[in-house]
Amino acid sequence: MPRASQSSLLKPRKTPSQSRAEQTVAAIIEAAAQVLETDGFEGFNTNAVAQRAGVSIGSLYQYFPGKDALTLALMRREADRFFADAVAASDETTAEAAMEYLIGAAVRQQLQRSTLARLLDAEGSRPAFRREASSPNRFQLLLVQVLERSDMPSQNHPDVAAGDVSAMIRGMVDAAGNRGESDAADLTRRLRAAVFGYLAGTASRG
Amino acid sequence: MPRASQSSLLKPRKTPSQSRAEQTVAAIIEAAAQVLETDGFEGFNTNAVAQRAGVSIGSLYQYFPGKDALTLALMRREADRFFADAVAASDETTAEAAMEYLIGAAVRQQLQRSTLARLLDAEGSRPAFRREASSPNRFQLLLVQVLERSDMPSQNHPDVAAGDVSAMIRGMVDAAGNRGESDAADLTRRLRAAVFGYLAGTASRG
Amino acid sequence: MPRASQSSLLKPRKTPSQSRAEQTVAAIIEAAAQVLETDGFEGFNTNAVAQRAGVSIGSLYQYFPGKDALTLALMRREADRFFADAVAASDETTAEAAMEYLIGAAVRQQLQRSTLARLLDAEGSRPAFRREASSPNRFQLLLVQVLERSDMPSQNHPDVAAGDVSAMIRGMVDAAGNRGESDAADLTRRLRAAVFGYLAGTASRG
Amino acid sequence: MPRASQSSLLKPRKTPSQSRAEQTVAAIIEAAAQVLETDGFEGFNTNAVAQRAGVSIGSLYQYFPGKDALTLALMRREADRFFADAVAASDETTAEAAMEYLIGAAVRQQLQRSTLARLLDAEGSRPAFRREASSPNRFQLLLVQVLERSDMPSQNHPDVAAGDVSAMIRGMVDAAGNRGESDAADLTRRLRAAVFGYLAGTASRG
DNA sequence: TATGAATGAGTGTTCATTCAT
DNA sequence: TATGAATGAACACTCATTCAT
Repeated sequence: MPRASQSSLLKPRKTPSQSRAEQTVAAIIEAAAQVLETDGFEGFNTNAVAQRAGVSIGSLYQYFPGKDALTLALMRREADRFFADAVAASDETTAEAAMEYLIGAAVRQQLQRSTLARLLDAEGSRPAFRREASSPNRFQLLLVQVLERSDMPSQNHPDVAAGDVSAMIRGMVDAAGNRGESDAADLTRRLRAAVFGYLAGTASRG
Repeated sequence: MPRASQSSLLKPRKTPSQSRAEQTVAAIIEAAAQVLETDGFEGFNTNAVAQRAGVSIGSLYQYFPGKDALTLALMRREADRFFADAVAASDETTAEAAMEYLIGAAVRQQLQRSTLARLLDAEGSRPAFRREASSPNRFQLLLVQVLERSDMPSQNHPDVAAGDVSAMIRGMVDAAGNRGESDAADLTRRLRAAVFGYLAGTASRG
Repeated sequence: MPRASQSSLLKPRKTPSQSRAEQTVAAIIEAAAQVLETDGFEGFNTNAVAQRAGVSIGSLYQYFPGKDALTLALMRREADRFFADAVAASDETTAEAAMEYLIGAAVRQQLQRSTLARLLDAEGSRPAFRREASSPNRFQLLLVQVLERSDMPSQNHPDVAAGDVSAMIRGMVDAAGNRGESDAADLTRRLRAAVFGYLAGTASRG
Repeated sequence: MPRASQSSLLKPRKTPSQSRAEQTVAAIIEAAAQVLETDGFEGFNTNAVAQRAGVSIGSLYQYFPGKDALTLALMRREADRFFADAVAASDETTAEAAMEYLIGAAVRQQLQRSTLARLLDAEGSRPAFRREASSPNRFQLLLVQVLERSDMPSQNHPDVAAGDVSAMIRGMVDAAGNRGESDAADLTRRLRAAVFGYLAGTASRG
């Protein structure tokens, strides 16, 4: 089938105005999360998601123009939840505490829905989602804010540092999830070492 | 067949010419690499690989029991090449130099066949390959050796540290690749900061 | 699904080299004709065609990149058969006899596979086939040849006249088919009146 | 409701304002026409029509039992308009002038809404509409009237002749539309040649 | 052993139609 | 009577895999 333009493919097809519709959309996204966690990408198909949501396949396509749009919606929901937790870092009085809070948020997310988080991380590298994934996300913006605090060793390129720290955390946390680690405290300790070690090493001299 | 015997005449005895089967296998794996790099996962299917290899689909299945086996073989080939580079780290006299060499090897691989490397990293998280990917690989074993050198701050759990360092490097290097970074020197510098910062932070006290 | 370029969509995907493949292709096209004739456009779907051909749906797509390509192949087959009959008009000694032969060929085709012919005529107006259908086809080229004979009232624009005559014949013959007419002789008589009347009326003066 | 009564005050009593239902029906039919002309058959679906009409899909089904009924209603509306133009042929004093008027009406319709006209012609061949399309329609009845005038070469079977003339005109006019012709005068000239030539050729002897 | 034609379960997506609100 | 969310049968098409030649 002739497909619409790339960008329109990822946009929601219809903004639900009735509450029933909102429920349906939420149910579909949650079902997508569950299918992904239960059956992995192998079993992640639109019919399975619709069925798990207790909704017809037609309803799914009423709200999502395609499978990728659904995946993206799920990614955004997870990012929203993660961000909703992480944003509280701003309340910390010291930059160090703020950074530790962010690390904690990442660990928390991983331990809660580890499979989902890792699968979405992997999916994020697909070309369809690259634009979304590669642009500095809200988590990185939070990181930049923390890095620019006065009580933090100052970085010449806070955005680059934020990207590195984000990638580093994600890499370690995902690997820990893959290994089946469950000791949050220990993982957190090692992440702190990595993050603060990196920041010390890249701080601008003088 | 004249052609075969002729070429074997020109090769040193120590590396006898590959058997025809070995050549075919290698051609298929290389074709898989090319397809993956050219067309991404979207275009990575067995028929395309066979065609690119100049081999019938039937022959492909003669040498590989299934698609996953082919993917795995490609992963292993890349890991072999990476290891062949990384193993030279053992020759460095100081642990620090050895570690820097390993970092350099990771960066080199990424810059050479970045797309392929990242795609394989992503694929590595699929359940079919998890065992392969999560068990400590040869790169991590090399890391352990370096970490256990006497002139390195000693780690209580060198294997854990090796896993972390490996994950950290891969995370940062993949993210850099996704971003399209090409400045190897700068990336290397930041990786050094991350790795040595982490190691300093996790070193056993006393 | 990402579609290839418009033109490539209509080209055969694979030129059958083995005789088995040729048989398969022919069987699929014949099945398409039968399905169309039996069930009309309502029932004309790729799965039904494959089944009627005694072939798997996969085989159909091995030789035809899409449904339209299959339809086009059928159109061409019918056009080929029609042309194979019509081309004998060249052997007629007088232009009038040649023209009558062409008219006869059109009637013959209609009476043989009337439903099919009309369905294909209708389908020919779809944008996907317009280029194919609107460019002067071989039948019209034959018409031009006949119109340019010296013993025919000369036309200022033989190509336009050929288009008109072709459209006129098709319109009348299809309508007759729709009405269920079966008297070939009478239909032929009226077609002659129409064609020769038109030609007399548009002949260049002097 | 103020607005309705206001407008009805301005209209002459003889053409009372359409009831709301009639307005809705007309709006839906016009929307169908627009969708067909804009997007072709590919885009001609009930939801699109309802949306273009500014009406809910539920309402559409309140007024039309199904898609075919809607298509049929559109066909009839176009036929009505065409007939409203063509019927004036009766006023012509000579049969020849009357016939020329009918030809002119056909050309006019084609040039005004060519795409729509051709699409409906094509759709008219579907079994669902065959009864409608194949039975002698009002245009053919007009033709019969003209053919039976005393100053017209008399036909043995005026109904058959009317069918032929109608089919011939439609065939040529549709083909011209498909080719993108826009010279109404030239097309009219050729149609005259075809029609009068045919009639001369089929006139009953004596 | 190589070939490539054939297979068919599986998947994404559409759209006419229904019905609870 | 109007709405539009929901339905689900139907369909185009893919691709890993098999097997006759």
